Amino acid sequence: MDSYDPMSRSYSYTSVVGSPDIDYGVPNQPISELFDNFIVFDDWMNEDQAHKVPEYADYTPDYASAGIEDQSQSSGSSSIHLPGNCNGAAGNGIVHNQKVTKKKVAFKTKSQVEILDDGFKWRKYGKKMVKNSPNPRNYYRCSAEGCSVKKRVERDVEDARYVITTYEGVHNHQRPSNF
DNA sequence: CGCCTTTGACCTGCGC
DNA sequence: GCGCAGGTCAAAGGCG
Repeated sequence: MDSYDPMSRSYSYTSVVGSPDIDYGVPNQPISELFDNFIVFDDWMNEDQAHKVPEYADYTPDYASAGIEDQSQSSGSSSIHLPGNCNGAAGNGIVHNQKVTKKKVAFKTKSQVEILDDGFKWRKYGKKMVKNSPNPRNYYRCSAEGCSVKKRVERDVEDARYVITTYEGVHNHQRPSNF
């Protein structure tokens, strides 16, 4: 992690792009050609948790074991996980210490396009203007039958060059075979 | 024809 | 209880 910004309640770290160990599922184009920068943050973590994230992050080519466990905060479940877990686990969450948690993770991506192809098929189901932002927020659901993973996509209020993609849930299926 | 996006309406949670 | 904001639904239309 490079930084933590308490004002925006998010931490961020860079240098994800370019790692040979990372495959974010961009099928036709190396991710490094799409994005100049790539930041992962999680608004659902407090500062104490956030600084630990780089240790937890276990990036693998298909995110299969990238789970980061819930820290059992009294205010509710909070955990982070890379999108697209393909380990076939049932349910919409990871099990840790006999506890199922709903996973959310937000990617702040420097990109000119808002639709970031992560290898899964998404269906748009809503669009909403949000307060304090000139940019609409778009809502997507995974098109796969029985998969309830959702994602929100919006432009960064402070820097429209960035796209904030928020994933919620875990895919209970493999990525489409053509990826 | 099937799947998608669009978009206004509706639902829900939360603060006052 | 009311109003606001975020999230979701579903009808309509477009596209391959």
